[in-house]
Amino acid sequence: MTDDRGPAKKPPMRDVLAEAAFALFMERGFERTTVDDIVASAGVGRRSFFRYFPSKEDAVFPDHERCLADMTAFLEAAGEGDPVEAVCDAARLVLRMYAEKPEFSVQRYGLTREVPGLRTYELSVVRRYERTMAGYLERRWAGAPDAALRAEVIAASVVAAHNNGLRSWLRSGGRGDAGAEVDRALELVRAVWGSAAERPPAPAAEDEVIVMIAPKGAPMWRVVQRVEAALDEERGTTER
Amino acid sequence: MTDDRGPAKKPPMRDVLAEAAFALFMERGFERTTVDDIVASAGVGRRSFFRYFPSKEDAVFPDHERCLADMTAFLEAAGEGDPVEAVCDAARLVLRMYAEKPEFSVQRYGLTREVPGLRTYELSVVRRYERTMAGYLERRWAGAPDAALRAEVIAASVVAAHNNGLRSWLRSGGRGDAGAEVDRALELVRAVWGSAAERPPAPAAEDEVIVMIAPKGAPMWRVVQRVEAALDEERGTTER
DNA sequence: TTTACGAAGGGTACTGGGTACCATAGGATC
DNA sequence: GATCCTATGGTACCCAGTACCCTTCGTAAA
Repeated sequence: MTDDRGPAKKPPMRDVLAEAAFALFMERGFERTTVDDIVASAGVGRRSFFRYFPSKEDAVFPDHERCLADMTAFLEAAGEGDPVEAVCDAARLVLRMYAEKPEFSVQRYGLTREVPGLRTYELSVVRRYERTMAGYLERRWAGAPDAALRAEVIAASVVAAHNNGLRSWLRSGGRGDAGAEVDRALELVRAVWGSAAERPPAPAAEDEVIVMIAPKGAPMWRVVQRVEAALDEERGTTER
Repeated sequence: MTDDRGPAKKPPMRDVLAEAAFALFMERGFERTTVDDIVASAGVGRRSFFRYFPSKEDAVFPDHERCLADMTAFLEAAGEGDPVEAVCDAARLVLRMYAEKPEFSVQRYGLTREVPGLRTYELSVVRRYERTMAGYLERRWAGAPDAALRAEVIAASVVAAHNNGLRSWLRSGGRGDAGAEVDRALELVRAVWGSAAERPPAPAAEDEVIVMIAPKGAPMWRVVQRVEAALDEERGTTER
């Protein structure tokens, strides 16, 4: 057989290791696969594995480190818009990483559901995303009362909503529209926490008021949705 | 010297181990203390340690398992009130556990800040609280649209707010009022997510409305506070 | 009193992740 | 060709966690 791809550029060892590891994990389970098995399968030395992955768990999530760096860069470059929108967009960066490799993500989801150690590891990764978002929000609100509290609560909400949408998509076998699922989930957070104050206010609008009417007894989150809708409509009206 | 306490009832081995472990952790650090050190200090066999603590990390948080059981029982016994209030009260159960031993909690906080492994372990514990709360909320809202999503987001918010207040208290050296700190933090969550619908509505109030006036451009969370205040006032008025 | 039994603790050997330290090879640079 | 630097390999070790079996002791039944 001939190799028509020219001089075969060998793929980076990190990828080789991650693939070998994942194949073995799917075949005989995470815990019943030793690092020695992995390096034997990849044909490299044991020492090399730990050069590329600080722990066995890391080999299951080979892209998170890069994604976390992406998110940090994204938020550092974020402009003056609504900070809550920015962190929602940041969450979508993570989603995109999952959505890029649907079958891999779905298989890995099955793995993490079974292995407590992987669940814990994933928690620690998710926590770093959350801290990154909370740090951004806190910087944006620096000086405001309760900035840290609001930042942490909103970051936690965004992460929870994102994960809800993501898991829903993963459970469906990665067949639906991941983005739509997550957008729907994030909508709830944006409706409640999205800050109208961050939109450029109409000039000299300090004393303008809106009037909102809502059925008494409605859940608060529906009231909030109406408030936001009213604010949007009002904006549109005054700008028209 | 005489022992005037009568027949000295030896304290349970679990407590002996936890105390010996914590003393050593504070003295030379978590990672530089081996399980062999602990059992030698406690004067028992190595095997006994793992009978009482599934891992070395567990010895640092000896009360979480009991507290988690308490929370589960508390939520199972919770009545028909506002579910969000119930999970806020559930969070206060956790706080109470910390507040019962201030100096221990503060010292342990220093430990967990330093040791990544302990941070990760704590994350996994916190996650179990969060899952317990989310499960309760979802059951209470069974059948409602987006029940799971709202349950997860609100549980995450409550946990984040609780942790914010708790950490603030821990950083102060455990000297202030932990309950007040956490109440203040939870107030933000309750203002946004507390469901007016769960309060017994005025009879035949289906089509009643409230009118709310707020400065346009105000942050959404302030708007929400006003909405809730308006609802409270309206209730008081109609009942008077 | 003796025997049976079950709970609490102990001991030993092993697995396997993770680290420290050193050795080696290959390519680039001077 | 000598000198680095980087990528990789190898060996030995530490220690958490597990499997398996043993001892002890108090209690209850015989």
